[in-house]
Amino acid sequence: MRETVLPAIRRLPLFRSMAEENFLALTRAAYDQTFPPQIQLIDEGESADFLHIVVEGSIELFAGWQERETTLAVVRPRSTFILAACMRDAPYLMSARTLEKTRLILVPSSDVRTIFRTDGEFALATIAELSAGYRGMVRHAKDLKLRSARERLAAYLLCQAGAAGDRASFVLPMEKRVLASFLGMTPESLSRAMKSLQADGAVADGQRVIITDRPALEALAQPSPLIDGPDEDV
Amino acid sequence: MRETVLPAIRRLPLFRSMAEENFLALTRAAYDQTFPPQIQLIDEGESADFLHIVVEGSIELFAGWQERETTLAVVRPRSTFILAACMRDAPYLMSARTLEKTRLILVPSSDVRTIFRTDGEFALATIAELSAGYRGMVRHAKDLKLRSARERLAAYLLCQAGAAGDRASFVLPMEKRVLASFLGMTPESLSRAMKSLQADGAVADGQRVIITDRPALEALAQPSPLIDGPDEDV
DNA sequence: CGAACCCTTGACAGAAATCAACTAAGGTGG
DNA sequence: CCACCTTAGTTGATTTCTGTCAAGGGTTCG
Repeated sequence: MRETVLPAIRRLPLFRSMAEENFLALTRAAYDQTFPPQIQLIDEGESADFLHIVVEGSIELFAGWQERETTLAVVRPRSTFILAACMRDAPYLMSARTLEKTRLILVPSSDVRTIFRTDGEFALATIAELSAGYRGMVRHAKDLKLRSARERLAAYLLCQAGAAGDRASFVLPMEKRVLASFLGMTPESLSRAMKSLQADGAVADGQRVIITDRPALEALAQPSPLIDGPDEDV
Repeated sequence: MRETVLPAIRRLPLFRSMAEENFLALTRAAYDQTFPPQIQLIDEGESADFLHIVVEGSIELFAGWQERETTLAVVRPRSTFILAACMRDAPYLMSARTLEKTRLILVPSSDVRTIFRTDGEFALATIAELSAGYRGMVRHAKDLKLRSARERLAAYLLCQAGAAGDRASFVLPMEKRVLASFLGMTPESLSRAMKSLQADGAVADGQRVIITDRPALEALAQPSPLIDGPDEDV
């Protein structure tokens, strides 16, 4: 595995406080791989063999049932995914595929479980990471159950504007069909919702979004820290 | 705090492996309180002062936005809730109220955080509990996004039948309006969905549900371990 | 006995999905 | 370099699902 990313990994909340020797043991056994776009890395239901760390690119976590499919999350550098399945040694509840060319570090689950038994700091960091993940999923469920499709989109746009440094203009970080699935609607509905938001202070031109009337958009989305974050990844 | 429940608490997955002295320290500082029905114990947004353990009764975890409200979970003995907020020392994302007369053990969050730093076994148990909670919420989101209201109800009924020892007849463990909210629909929609399931192998008479045609109900619900459990609380 | 409250039912409205067609952009291969 | 093909996105027409509003029946509890 290429050494150059190790310091960056080391700085992640999950690994930053663990003992050096344990970190080395973990990464020694790890794989560093780069995948092309649209590669399915994980099938839901399989057993969790590796903890995944996204170094470059982006990963879609999704799930299927019958003929339907939905996106549960999009993971970007540098963070981990499927930590919970890894810790429980349980089947994945979500599938994963690359959205673009993506570089991953794969740490064998058994090593992770071994080390978190001996390294208290790592265990604490794991608790923090899992808590954040849990709370993120609670937020997602609240968003879905409390807001309409338009309201979810409006809130999402405000979130993204915030993440882009509160600029009025930004570029959507994923394809619209993926965003639609994440927001719990069809691509057609997203398209129409986006258009209808012109009356509420947001316009889209391709991937670029411009917030033309923030107060109006906020009036619709009613953003709340208890639904929309801030993402509190330590 | 009454001593009689201590052994039962001690046997919970979260506390079962920790050192005796730490368990005693935790419970020494804890409160044992019984609340009447329909008491709001927690307001979302408040800071997490206590880890809650349900000893008797049941607790509804819910969240509001604008004028709307939704139930995220119902907690029954003997398990804990709001562990994630407690661990992160972050604001609750959900409110909590008693559904019936309910007895709780309240452990000060600061004590929990102190002890999980010194007791590795407790930290491991916390990881297991948080992972289970995270996975439960992923399941809830999948249920909401992949299934229609009727399908969710059908799957829920099969789940409950399973929990009741795969008997064809069982009693709903909560009021229908709470169930409706948990399943992400209005009471009216639940009422209609329940009625319509007569054609798919389930009838309700008050709180009692009878599964008259399990294969038909399964054909509709398509139960999957990746959405419907089993609950894997260690 | 009356007053809430839960649940149900009916009529209706609104939201979102579906089906289908069409445009535009990007990539491929001749 | 251009024709072609694939795919993302949009738009329109329509259906389906679910929520809303309103009213009534049945219980429970004071």
